[in-house]
Amino acid sequence: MTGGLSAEELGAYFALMEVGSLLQYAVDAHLRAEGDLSYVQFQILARLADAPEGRLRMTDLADGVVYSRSGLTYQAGLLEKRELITRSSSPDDERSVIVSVTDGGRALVARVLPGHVDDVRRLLFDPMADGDLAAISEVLGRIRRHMRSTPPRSAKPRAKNRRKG
Amino acid sequence: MTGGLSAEELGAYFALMEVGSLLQYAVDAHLRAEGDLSYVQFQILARLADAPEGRLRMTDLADGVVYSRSGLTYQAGLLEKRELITRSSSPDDERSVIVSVTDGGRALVARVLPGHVDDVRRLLFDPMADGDLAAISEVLGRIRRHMRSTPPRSAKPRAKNRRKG
DNA sequence: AAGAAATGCTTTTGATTTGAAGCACGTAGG
DNA sequence: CCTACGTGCTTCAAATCAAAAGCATTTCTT
Repeated sequence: MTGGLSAEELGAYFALMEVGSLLQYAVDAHLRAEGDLSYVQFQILARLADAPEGRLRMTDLADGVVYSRSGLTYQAGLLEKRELITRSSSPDDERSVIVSVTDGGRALVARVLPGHVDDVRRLLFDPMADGDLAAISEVLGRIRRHMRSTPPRSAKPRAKNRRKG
Repeated sequence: MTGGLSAEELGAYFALMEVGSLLQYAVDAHLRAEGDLSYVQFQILARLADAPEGRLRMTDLADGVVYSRSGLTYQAGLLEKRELITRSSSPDDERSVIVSVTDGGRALVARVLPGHVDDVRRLLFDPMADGDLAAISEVLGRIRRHMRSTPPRSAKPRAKNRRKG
């Protein structure tokens, strides 16, 4: 069942997946409880709050937050309904939509951020020893760059269909 | 915007989340292309194939695979329809449902496993240098144990509602 | 300048997931 | 035995998400 990965590699792979998954689950639950925000919604607001003028184009906002444009449109609709963001078409390019955080959006981010940070610290960093952070950062950073630069790999011709399953 | 986490901590946090997310996305895409299996479905089959007699109770299978029982019921229905698994009630406890892999299920796992392993190796382990694996394993393992033993933390009374958002 | 192709977003459709409610079986207390 | 409660799974309703199709605008080609 290990089929080409050593026991240690397999363990590291599973640990990575589980840690990421549990962390997201825990953080998500707390964000909902504190501000009725999903993890994705928090990311959108946080990115906007961090952007130069508090605004970004939909496309630029989508990268890294969600795997489809329609998903962002959906979330933007929800956030706009709650008046946490605003949408307007760009003067430069009539196709583009500019998303801006409202004051309410900034306030909400400010309100949930401390709890979010606490969660991450408690779950992820508390169990780390001296030097762990530097080691992890270096390796994970390298892996991330590698993954980003690796092409999405065309599927082999074996495929017959691929809906969401 | 860092609010209590150093720049390096923040970077490590984001890198961890992104690496886990991209890895799952890539692996998922390949599993679909190779065997029309989602990541969750593959996990279910792989666990069953790895279990003593190729069978497990729903409840035992659910742990770690999915965050709700109903989600497992749904996936089990899909896999059963494809005759990759079988469901039958337990003789010991009439309430329990025993899930078993079929020969077809085992064959499918065997067919997609090499590609899956290749993906993980290429994306996750190729960019690692000597010693990285041991370091990562140790730290991630420790964090995982810590997360598992940390109670789900009751939400603070601040909460008003918490649908899926 | 006209048509073709590309870009940016939304709408639509379908799949997956969750929590709540429901149902069946099992266990404990009187 | 009989009721109350607990457990295991499924059904149901609602939410989220992605791919495909659609529409508008812009850019490229000739």
